[in-house]
Amino acid sequence: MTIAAAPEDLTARARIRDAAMRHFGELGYERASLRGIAETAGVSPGLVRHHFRSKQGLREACDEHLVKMIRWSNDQARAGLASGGLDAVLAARSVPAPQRRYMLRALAEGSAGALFDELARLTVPWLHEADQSRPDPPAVDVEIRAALVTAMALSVGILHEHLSRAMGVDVFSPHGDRLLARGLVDLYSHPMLSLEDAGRILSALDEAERTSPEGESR
Amino acid sequence: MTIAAAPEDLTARARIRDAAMRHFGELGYERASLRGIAETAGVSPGLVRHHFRSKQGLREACDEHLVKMIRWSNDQARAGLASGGLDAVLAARSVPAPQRRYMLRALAEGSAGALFDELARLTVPWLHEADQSRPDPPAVDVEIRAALVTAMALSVGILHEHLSRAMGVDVFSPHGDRLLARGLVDLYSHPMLSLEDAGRILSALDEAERTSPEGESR
DNA sequence: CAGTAGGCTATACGCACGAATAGGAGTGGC
DNA sequence: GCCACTCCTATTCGTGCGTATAGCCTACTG
Repeated sequence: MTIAAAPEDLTARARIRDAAMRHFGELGYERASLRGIAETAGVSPGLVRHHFRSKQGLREACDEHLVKMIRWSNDQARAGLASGGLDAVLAARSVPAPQRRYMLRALAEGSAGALFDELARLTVPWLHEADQSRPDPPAVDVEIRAALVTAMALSVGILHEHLSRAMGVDVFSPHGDRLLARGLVDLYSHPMLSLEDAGRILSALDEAERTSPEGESR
Repeated sequence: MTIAAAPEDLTARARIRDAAMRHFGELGYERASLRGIAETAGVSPGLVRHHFRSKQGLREACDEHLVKMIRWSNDQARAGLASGGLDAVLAARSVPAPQRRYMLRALAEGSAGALFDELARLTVPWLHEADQSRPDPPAVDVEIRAALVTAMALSVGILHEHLSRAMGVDVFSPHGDRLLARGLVDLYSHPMLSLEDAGRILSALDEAERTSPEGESR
């Protein structure tokens, strides 16, 4: 990603945005303060407002920049090698750590909607490819399954704290990362429901829907 | 769930805790205020402090209560029918909506660790059962895969906002819920990687680990 | 029936925040 | 030479927060 420019070479606006990503990512949007961000960026609090109008405006700028990074990162990967699939996952993984922290936090907080949509969009093609080798037709649209797969892939990062504790190793450490990769590959390559069980459940769902078109147990 | 006691029958302590769960769940921990919680509970702000010492103490009480609810809910389900598997998922689903919102928010914010561990623990047995019918031995411990599956199952709720937008329907509505169930069953019953691809990736991981035991690309 | 512990309120303190305003300093255009 | 503009700082305002304390009231206890 752009060879890592030295902070003093960046415009104040870029420094503020980078500092904001760090603070938002580490503390969350609410707990991060414009004063703290300004201090990290080496500017006055007023300048933050001058460039971004408000805290929310700053967040939106961070979101936009993140989408740009993901797109760039994905194009890069696609140009390099023959893109073995899992584009979205890899694209999200190749983002530098501070921005990735921001990404995960923002998504969990309900922000960065455009980013999620972008990731889901990137997931569609290789899900489509995987569909070629399945025996039965998909039960739901590929876009919907892509959104689900995307959400699931992101959950590892969003819940990294809990996962690390449960796994007994920091998932962001090299060792944890390898363990994680193994676990994910294992899960992705083995169905947790047999086709018969799945068929039964789907039939039951159809039945329930036919008998009471609206309403639900909950 | 305990036949839903009328608010005026609950002790003030319970009313405060319930109100806190609602506020924390809807606004998040930071944006929720003790004053607002006290008002919803129909008590003075001072009483909140009297019972829970601090905002953090109130959160911990909510977490503890949530674990109790999940345990109770799971025992209930297990006693009722023969538990067709997916215990943790079902247990989490059977929690009433306000508490479920709190649960998802708390987990996303890194709180409620005991709850996550409990859910992962509930997932182990049925994952073990699914292991019986797989051709190859698992690549990683069942506990680790259970944690991963749990995180993935929770992601649907945590990212419900993004999912609803991407799917074009509110995932918490009856229609969205059915669509979601179909999509999940479909995903759970179809591997996204072939066993050959998975083996190739795992070999590559082994190879990478052997050549450079520490360190990682990132 | 006095004493006391605990549920509960009212009120205030101190602080950190986001937002706003006024103005200085440098710079390119005419 | 000066105007206009942008970048930037210093300072202030008002607000809402978590926390703290002092004391009332009720219900149980011996």
